[in-house]
Amino acid sequence: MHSGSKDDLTTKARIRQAAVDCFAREGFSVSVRAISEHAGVSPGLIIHHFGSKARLRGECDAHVRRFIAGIKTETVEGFSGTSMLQQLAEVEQYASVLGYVVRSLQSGGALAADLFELTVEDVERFLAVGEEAGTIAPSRAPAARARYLTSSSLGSLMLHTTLHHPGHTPDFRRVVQEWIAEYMFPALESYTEPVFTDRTLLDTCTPREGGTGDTGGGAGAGTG
Amino acid sequence: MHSGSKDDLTTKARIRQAAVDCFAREGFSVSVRAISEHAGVSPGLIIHHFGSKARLRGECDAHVRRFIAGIKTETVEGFSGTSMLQQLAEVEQYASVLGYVVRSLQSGGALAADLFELTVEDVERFLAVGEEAGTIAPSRAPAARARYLTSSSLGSLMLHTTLHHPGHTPDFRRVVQEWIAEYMFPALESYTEPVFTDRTLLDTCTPREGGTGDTGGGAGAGTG
DNA sequence: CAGCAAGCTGAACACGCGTTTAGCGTATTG
DNA sequence: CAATACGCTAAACGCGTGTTCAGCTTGCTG
Repeated sequence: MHSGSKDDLTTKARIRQAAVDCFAREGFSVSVRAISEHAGVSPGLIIHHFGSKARLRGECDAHVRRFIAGIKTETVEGFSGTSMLQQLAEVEQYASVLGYVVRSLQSGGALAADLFELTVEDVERFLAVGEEAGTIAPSRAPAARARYLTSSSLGSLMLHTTLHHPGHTPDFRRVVQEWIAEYMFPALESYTEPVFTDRTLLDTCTPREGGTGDTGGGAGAGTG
Repeated sequence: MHSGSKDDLTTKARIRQAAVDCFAREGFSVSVRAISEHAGVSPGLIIHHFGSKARLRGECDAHVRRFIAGIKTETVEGFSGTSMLQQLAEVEQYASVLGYVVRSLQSGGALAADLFELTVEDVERFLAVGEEAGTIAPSRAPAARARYLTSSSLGSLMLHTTLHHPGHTPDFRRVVQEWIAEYMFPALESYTEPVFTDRTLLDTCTPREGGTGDTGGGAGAGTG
């Protein structure tokens, strides 16, 4: 037994890679048989190595999680979520990982929530750095702002993917490029020249804690 | 034979309504048997009336499409997408339709693209009205801005749904309430007090065109 | 009333799915 | 060399799916 993570040429690692590719391209409902065909093995071998499709998914999640954590520590700290996505999109090898992330965000689950929280933290740190440098305006609720910006950005990317690339998506680098090309300017404009000229709307919304004070589910949007 | 579309108490209409409910709550992968159980009929009857599950889905799409069009003409013109969603969320009967819309946006397809374009038009009109009234600042690319605002809003709502309510979602009104409670203030703030204090980023991005201008892969930057 | 069409059902069919199982080939090992 | 263990495959199993089919009611119609 070669115990997986040492060789990258192990059959088990090859299966995992094929699974990440297939999950990214076709979504998590892709069949075990399709993955096995992509990996050049029999369907039974996948179960033999991973126990079940769910556990295979779990190991893929962990792999992607480690992969992204590796990228983050590799590069300089203080990266925005979008920049990370761009970086992911540029390198060919990263394409499947990026696709996997988007699929994960589309389907929910533990990895999705994990990555979202991770990105929120990054964005918050990035904004704080910018604020100190003077390029980013301070906010009355920095944590909530970082959360909102992350949610709208990732959500927009998700929506763009589902709308313009239904079914299996062959090339996620192109998707991200399209997305940037379409939304970069209006986003930059909206966050540089304020959309609302009237402050009434903002002042109406009580700025005490970041929420509207509704008792609804404790989203905990306030201070992080 | 009651000839379908006249009575709303027709079995066929009841099946359609049950299908909309199930699709909204459990997603489009819900089984025909589950729908039939919810409607109090046999699975075969669904096929007998609609031919196939795909055609049932098609009729549900059309029904929701008509429903939303009805709401829009019913209310005053010039509604933002968010307001429409809010309105949808408030009335109990609309809950399943709202859920259906979100599911549709999650899965892609013709209805999703249709509704998205429809909302973009609404938002653009809404912004134009506000601009004329002086509450909304003019944009160098109004169409692109409306598109961006729509995409980020709907995308954020989608992401919130998938992250915080995986699997079947019983009450979409609450989801929207949570979403508003969490993101209303930071969104308002970000669009009233500019996030970027430096105009350099915006000026770097060439503002040449109004539509979906491809500004190409510009330099990476902040999350909006 | 007889007959026929339509609403409707319960059982069955064909298929794809994840998973199991029996067995093959091969390499390490006592 | 014989034995054991492991990587691996082909075939099959059980299940859930969308769909079909034969037949039962029911109500309109000539």
